[in-house]
Amino acid sequence: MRSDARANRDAVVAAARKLVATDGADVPLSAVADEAGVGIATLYRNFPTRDDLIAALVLDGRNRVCALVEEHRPHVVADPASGWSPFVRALAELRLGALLPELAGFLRTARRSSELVVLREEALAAVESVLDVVRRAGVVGEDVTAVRFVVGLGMVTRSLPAGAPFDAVGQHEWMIEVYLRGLRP
Amino acid sequence: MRSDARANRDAVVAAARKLVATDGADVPLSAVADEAGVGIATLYRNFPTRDDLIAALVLDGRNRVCALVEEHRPHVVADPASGWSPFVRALAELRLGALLPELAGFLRTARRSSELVVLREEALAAVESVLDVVRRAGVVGEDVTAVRFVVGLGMVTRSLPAGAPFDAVGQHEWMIEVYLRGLRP
Amino acid sequence: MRSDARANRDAVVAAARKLVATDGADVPLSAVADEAGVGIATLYRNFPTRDDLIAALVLDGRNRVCALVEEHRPHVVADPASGWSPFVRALAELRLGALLPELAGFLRTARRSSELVVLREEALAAVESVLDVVRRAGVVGEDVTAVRFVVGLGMVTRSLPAGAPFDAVGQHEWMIEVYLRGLRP
Amino acid sequence: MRSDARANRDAVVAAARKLVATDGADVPLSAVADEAGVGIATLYRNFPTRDDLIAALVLDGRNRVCALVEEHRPHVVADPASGWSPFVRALAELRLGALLPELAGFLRTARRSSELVVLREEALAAVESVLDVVRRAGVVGEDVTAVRFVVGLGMVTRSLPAGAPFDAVGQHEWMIEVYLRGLRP
DNA sequence: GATGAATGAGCCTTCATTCAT
DNA sequence: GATGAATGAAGGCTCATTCAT
Repeated sequence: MRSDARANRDAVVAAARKLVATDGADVPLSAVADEAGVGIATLYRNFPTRDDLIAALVLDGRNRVCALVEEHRPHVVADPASGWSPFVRALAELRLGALLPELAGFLRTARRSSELVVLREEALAAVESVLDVVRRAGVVGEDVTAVRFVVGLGMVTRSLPAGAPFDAVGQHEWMIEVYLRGLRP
Repeated sequence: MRSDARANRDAVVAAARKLVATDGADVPLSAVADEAGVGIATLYRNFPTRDDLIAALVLDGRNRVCALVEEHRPHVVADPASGWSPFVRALAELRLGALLPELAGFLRTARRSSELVVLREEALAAVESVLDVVRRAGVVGEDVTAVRFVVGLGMVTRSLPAGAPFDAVGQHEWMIEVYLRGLRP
Repeated sequence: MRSDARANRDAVVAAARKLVATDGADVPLSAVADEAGVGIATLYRNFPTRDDLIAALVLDGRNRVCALVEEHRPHVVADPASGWSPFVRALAELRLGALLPELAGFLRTARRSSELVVLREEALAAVESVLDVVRRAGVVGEDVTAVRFVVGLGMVTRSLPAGAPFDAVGQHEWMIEVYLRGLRP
Repeated sequence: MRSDARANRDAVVAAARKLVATDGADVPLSAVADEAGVGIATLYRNFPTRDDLIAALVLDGRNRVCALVEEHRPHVVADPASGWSPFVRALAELRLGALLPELAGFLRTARRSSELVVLREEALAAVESVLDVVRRAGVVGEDVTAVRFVVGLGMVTRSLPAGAPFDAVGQHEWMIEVYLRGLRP
């Protein structure tokens, strides 16, 4: 049954990632359980508190960020000017913005803090390894630190309300263009 | 007692503006009432629904935006390059970002819709009257429409979680710099 | 200004009679004030408690009952068999049923009790003066006391819910027919 | 725990039946939960809206009415004159009157409407199967339809206010006598 | 006297979390 | 391990009643 449990856990994380990205981080946990197709108690068995679930999303995010870095870094090293933009766009696709408001919530609570700080540092270090290249190459300014860059990307990709009286998709794409331009020296 | 009522109403709006900016638009109305120093029923007398209160904030926002335009437009006309940046910074100070998620919510609900659309158009027209100048002067790109600009500014100034593990104030200021650079042609 | 005050008071009673008959006795007092076209505080000045207002309705009811008795009693005396039915129908028109649930509420509270008991006795005595005639004439049974008759009429005329899935008006008329038949010896 | 849940649900229905009969259908749901000995959220789990709870009472009423018909119909068929009265008295014991005002409320709201209409029709059909016999036998008049009879019985058994200044129990019994007499041809 | 605003208490409803099967 | 039910706390909203003008 170990594999079943694992599958349930993954289903919950996937459901949470989806719903948090679309509905915001204050989505009811029962909705997450429903989306995952498991009982609410199963969710709680795997993630005793809401923070634990968010922490899993953060870990998930770290892994995806690191994977993207591994994938794109060679191209950035080979040609910083042309490799940078695809990397940023791929990072933006992760829609990490929704996690921003949550990140603070339990970085104040001591229990999970140390663990998350490690994940955070790992993701930031990976991003920094790319930033280092583009900064040197003059593709972005010296003021662009890893923290600023990642948090800024989060702000730019935070979900806009559904049904807003403007083109939300176009807005996000435009903002990424503006953001890329603004990062230049 | 008419003046008292007006004072109370203003206190509620002020409290709402403050709490919505910091805690988001889903702040408990009881918290708003407490912050304003009035009973919950007084808040409800003035604003029968949450939408009515948000609508008041939107109106308040429109007025502030228009006032800023009136104040800054002469300088922008006189010298677009040097007048543009202070205008954007002043606009950013209004912290209208928190209203973004709410705006959509009831622009779909018919009742208040028409009224709010008017306010929205007025504010956008005012901003457009400044954008027109700076676009012509080549201070910003041709792609910078009033809607994109204002929504983008909202995204950039949306409140970051209190207690986040990074310098939130510095981040906002840095983002505005980046935004200003990114808007250039 | 004495006449103005009197007019206001009467308007409140009239509004209360109307709304209590249609919406039930738990109608919001603010709705009564609105219907009467006066401020809520004016209502409270005239009727410090809800009980006081209901008591006024009871008094109003007593007066109408007594008036009806005065009007119909001669005909009943002249011809019990033909005079009885119009009297009952006229009484039913008063729609006193809605007051039934309220009557108990403050006949338990001591303050107004004695006053209302007097009104009650007066109305019952008036009705009894008619019942006496029809009982003697064999138009109704010996078991028909004034209390039973009046309370029963209240039950029969208590308002049925608006929008019910049956003909409410017809039901009331039919019930009065049935009631009249059932009262016979 | 399935059986526990069923027991709780039944306890809620029983509590609602009791309190609705005595206090009216606008009884606080928290009072129902207390009477049932469960938390308020348990009530809401079983009956997401007040209408759902009332609908359960209606179903319960239908079942009881049908059961009474099954029980009494043979006797009525065997001897209409002597079987009719016990049937009506048993029906009166159900105290369905309190549900009358509620029935209308959500027979207008579409969602539950069709379901309830079916229950209503079933109960009316059952009663009609008895009425048919007694009408034919001349025990009641031709004007006595199932709807009129049932609604009338509801009016006659609607709860009188507790603490009223008259013998409520005796009044109900007397009214049933009068009602029975009035139904005769 | 009349008015409308202010207030708090109470009910409705949702949701995070715990428990029993 | 998984499940769904139970729970209380919290927020939304209404209404009876009081108060200041």
